[in-house]
Amino acid sequence: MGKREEKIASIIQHTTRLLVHEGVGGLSMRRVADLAEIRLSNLQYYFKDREALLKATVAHYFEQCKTDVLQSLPSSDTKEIKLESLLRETLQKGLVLGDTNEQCAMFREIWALSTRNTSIAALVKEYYQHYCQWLVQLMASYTPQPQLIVSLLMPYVEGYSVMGQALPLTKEEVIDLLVKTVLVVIDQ
Amino acid sequence: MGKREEKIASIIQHTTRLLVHEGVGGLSMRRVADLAEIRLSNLQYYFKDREALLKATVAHYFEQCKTDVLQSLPSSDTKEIKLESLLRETLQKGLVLGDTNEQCAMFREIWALSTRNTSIAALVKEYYQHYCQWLVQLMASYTPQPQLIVSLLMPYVEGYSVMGQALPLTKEEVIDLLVKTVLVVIDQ
DNA sequence: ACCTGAACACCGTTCAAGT
DNA sequence: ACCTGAACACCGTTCAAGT
Repeated sequence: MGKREEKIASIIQHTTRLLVHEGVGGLSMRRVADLAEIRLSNLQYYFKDREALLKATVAHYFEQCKTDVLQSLPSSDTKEIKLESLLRETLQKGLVLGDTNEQCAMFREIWALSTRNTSIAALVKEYYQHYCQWLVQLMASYTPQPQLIVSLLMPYVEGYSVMGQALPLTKEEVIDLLVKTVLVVIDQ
Repeated sequence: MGKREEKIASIIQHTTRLLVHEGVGGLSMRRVADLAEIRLSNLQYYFKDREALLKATVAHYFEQCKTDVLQSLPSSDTKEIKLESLLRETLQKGLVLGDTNEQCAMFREIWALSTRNTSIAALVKEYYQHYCQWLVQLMASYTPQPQLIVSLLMPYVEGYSVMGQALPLTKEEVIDLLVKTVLVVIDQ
């Protein structure tokens, strides 16, 4: 990694940290510059304005998520696992409440940013489309219409991160309900 | 409404407008003061800081949502409607993509704020809990376990607002899937 | 109780000037 | 190509001073 790449990596790393721990409101060009130990005007040489810095940071964050997800997905010898176990494990990992989770905090910031920034909105859409494709592949050996299962579970998991704490069911009850639901829908 | 109440209403109204149309980043005490045609220091007399203004605005927004929802919910002579029609209508209204919808824009801002503000997080949780209760009541005449249906649909609708545009199904296909799923789960 | 302006440290952006 | 500091308009908060 050359000097230039190292510097950019450091900038984006500190921007991500600020976004996660302080939110968009706590992110300023000057704080990033201080953390990265460069001058404000030098930071602006690499990212011409706040928007450019945010866009690059979000893009990099989704890249990270992508490698994380692809690593954590069960490997291709999955067919030996029962569908029910696969669903249970995936939901156990995926159903997370946003109050305690750093990734949820980042996603909430990104969702808010995407409302007013078409570049970031495009990154969000692209990421979710890829995510759907990976899950469709994963489910393909269990049902002729894996898109149905994915279309059922993906929005649910995202919505759960935002309001799951207000549901009348515990997480375990939710998982039971979802697993049962998916199995029943597949059998139809 | 007395002078004081009118002033506060005007302040909160302009704050809400700024939040929806410009996001948290576009909201400043000075802009609100200008829009409400008062001095910055006068605004600070009514809301001691930005956080207090945000909290009051979010509380007021949820109150609005509450009355909107309670009005739009089918009235108590609902039992004459078929469950399938009720689900279809509710989902047709509820499944909205965040890119085009002002309410979704506001909720995204609120979700992000709630990560770092426990008062706002409490308002969010309280609102969703009420929402769940209204829906449970609505579903109670169709199934002995209305919480299951609500726990299935509520997170889904919220998640759909955030990533529905990346799903491999159209909105109509999603509604068909959900309606079918709910009916099947009820029959179990 | 209600309203004001000045002062402070902080912010993003622009720009002319350096190496 | 890379880096700098100064200047600008804007920001939230504090506070002493008014009615």
